[in-house]
Formats: sequence, structure tokens, C-alpha cells
Amino acid sequence: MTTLTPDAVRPATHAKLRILATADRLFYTEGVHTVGVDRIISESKVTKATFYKYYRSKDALIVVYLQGRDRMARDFLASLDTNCDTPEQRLRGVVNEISAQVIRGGFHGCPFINAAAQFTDPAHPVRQAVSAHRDWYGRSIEDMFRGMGHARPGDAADDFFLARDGAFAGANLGDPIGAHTALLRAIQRVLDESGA
Amino acid sequence: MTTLTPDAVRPATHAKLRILATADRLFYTEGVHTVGVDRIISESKVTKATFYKYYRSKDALIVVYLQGRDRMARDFLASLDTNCDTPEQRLRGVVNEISAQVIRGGFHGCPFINAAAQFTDPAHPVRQAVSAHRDWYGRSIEDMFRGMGHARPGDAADDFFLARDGAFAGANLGDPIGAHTALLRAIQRVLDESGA
DNA sequence: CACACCGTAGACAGACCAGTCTGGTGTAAT
DNA sequence: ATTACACCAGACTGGTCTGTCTACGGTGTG
Repeated sequence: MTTLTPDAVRPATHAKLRILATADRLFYTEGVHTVGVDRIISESKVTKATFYKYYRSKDALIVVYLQGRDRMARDFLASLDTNCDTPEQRLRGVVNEISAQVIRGGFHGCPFINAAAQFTDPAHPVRQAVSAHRDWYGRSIEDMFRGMGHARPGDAADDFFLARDGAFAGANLGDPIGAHTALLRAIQRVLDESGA
Repeated sequence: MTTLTPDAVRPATHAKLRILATADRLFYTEGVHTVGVDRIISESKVTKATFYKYYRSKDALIVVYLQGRDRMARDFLASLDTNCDTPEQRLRGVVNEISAQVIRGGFHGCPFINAAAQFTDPAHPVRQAVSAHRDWYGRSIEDMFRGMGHARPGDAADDFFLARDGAFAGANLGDPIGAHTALLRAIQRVLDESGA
């Protein structure tokens, strides 16, 4: 009577997703270090046993949280691939999304940068999740510039990343409008050079 | 026999400075939230009583740490004022310092951005110290662009700040060399426009 | 029905944290 | 010698944190 236990066949459990949704919200708005598991558990309306059944530790949940954010970004870029005809349109789509994010209410900076600020050891799984995301992101942007025929797509991607990170930090800590407009100017300068 | 207790006349205590020096090192390299007071106390070779004599709480010490970093930045800009003849030279002096910082060993990003990532409440004294620093910094850069005769010094300062914050984040989390060169390109573009 | 699995409910341990308190030592000026 | 002060030494409190534990209830399937 060895059970098959087809986990995938069973309906998706709500508790696991509820925990992750709560963690995503609290981790992003208040910081992964500040928010404790007790708070996530109570706001998720689950119990500790359930929590630790799905996430073996808080650090593991933080990694899953970042992986979820990474997944969202990848899905967004994939949607641009199907909705846009040219690499330049895709690039502008990314910029539009970033510039919209930084002036949106409830913006609290880049979740990866914020998480990394609280884990200084580069070998820690959290930092590795951050590095994996940033590596993928940089490569994707570089590919777009290369697709546009940019002479130095690697440099252009670095320029793009610099502006993005700066806008996220500036909008979070200082003036969102100023960071927003400065981001658009910086990107425009990079795009202007790609045509030259 | 009411004592005069002329605190200022007494030789400066070493313990207080030792505590701050230790806190500066640990807070910057490992994060203000990760490092506990016990660690600062033991590495400073002082006792808890001495620690709490000079710093009423850990949060107060964090604020003093940031104020010290702010003071260093102000002293540096003041030194540029005396050593440089033109606003453009001063601006280039700032850029040189930033670009040197990001590729220097032991660089861990902007201490203010890192500290702010762990205090999300804008009303918290730590966040206010961060805001005070950034406001002063932005105004100083804007003054330099204005002194150069830039048509829109406020925008140029935003552009500068964007590049600076981006370089700090990128160098800390990813590729210091890439962030370094991207920073120099971004600043050069802004300076090119100031002449136009 | 019996079983497997979902989830609830909350006590509990062990570690770590910030911050307070008592008492003692060395030194320099009065 | 007495007073004042900087500092040492470390126990202690009260709180919070992560993570483990036991015990029970509901539900759909074979």
C-alpha cells in the first residue's frame, strides 16, 4: 500500500501561498531583518507548525521571497519579448516600468539591494540570490543593447544599471520626482549614444 | 564643596573615541542591525557601564556614527573649497574621491543608504540623520553646478546624485570596475551638457 | 471506516538582545 | 588623606528571536 502521494495533483495549499504573500509584503515594506517570523505567522493566519512545514527557516523564506521577486521580473521581461517588436521598444518598456515604479506610492527601493544591505557575507544564500538576479538582469539589458546594434552593449548595460540603481536609491531615500526625471535623462543619454 | 566638574577641561577620554571607532568599523562593514552592543563593547575593550555612560542607547550610537561619517564628508568638501580654484575643479575632486572609493578594497556601499535600509520609519532619528546628510550633499553639488554657470543646476545635481548612488550600489553588490567606469561616463555626460 | 494529509492551537526551549545595577581599581588634584 | 572621576568586571533583568514539540480537528479518498 505504498502511497503515491502525488503532491502536485493535490490542490495547491493556500497556507503556503498566504505565508509567502504576507512575507513579500512585510519584507519589502519593513525589511527582511526587522520583520520576525511571529509577525508573518500571525498576519498569515497560520500556525508555527504550518509555517515551518513549508519553510524550514526564516532565511529560506527570505530566499524564496527574493526568488519570487526575481520570477516577477523575468515574467515581465518575457511579456515584453512577446509584446514588443524591437529591442529598443523592449528597452523602453523596461524604463517605463522602472520610472513608474519609483514614483508609485509604497515604493521602498529595490528589494534585492535592501535585502543585501542586511547580509554582508557574499557566500550567504540571500546574497547569492541577489547576485543571481542582478547577473541575469544585467545580461538581459546587455542583450537588448546588442540587439539594437550598440557598439559597446556591455558598457551601455552598465550605464543602464547605474541609472536604475541610483533611481531606486534616490527615490526611496530622497526625492522620487527628482530621481524619476534624472533616470529618464540618464537613459535618454545612453540611448542617444547608441544611435551615434 | 560643590564641585565645578569642568568636563571640557578634563583630557578627552579615550574610551568614548574607542567605542565610536569600533562602532564605525563594525557598523559599516557588517551593518548597523547585525552588530550588537556586546560586540562593540568587547572589541572596544570597555565595559557596559562605560559604553552606556557615553551613549545612552544603541540607536543613539548609530546616529553618532552617521554624524561622524557626515562630518568626514563635510570636511572633505571644505578641503576642496580651499584647494580648488573653480567649481568645476571641486566637482571633479568629488568625482575622483567617489570613483576611488568604489574600487577600493573593503568598500561596502554608502553607509547612509545601508543604514536607511534597516530603518524604514522616516521619522526615526537614524533616517533623519540620513536625510540631513543627503539634503546637505545635494545642495552642495547643486551649488557647484550653479557656480559653473549650469543652466539647470538642480537637474544636474539630481543627475550627479543618481550616478553616485548607482555606483555605490553597483560596486557593492556587483562589479566595482563596471560601476566605476559607468560612473565616470555618466558624470562626463552631465559635465558635457553644462558647457552646452 | 481507515487512512493520509491538511491545518489549528499554543506551550516550550535555547539563544541572543539591549539596558541596568552593584562593587571595585587606579589616578590626579585639593 | 580625601575627594572626584574614569574606568574595570560582570551579574542580572526583561524582552524578543528562531525553531521544536505535542495534541487535536477537518476532509477527501481507497
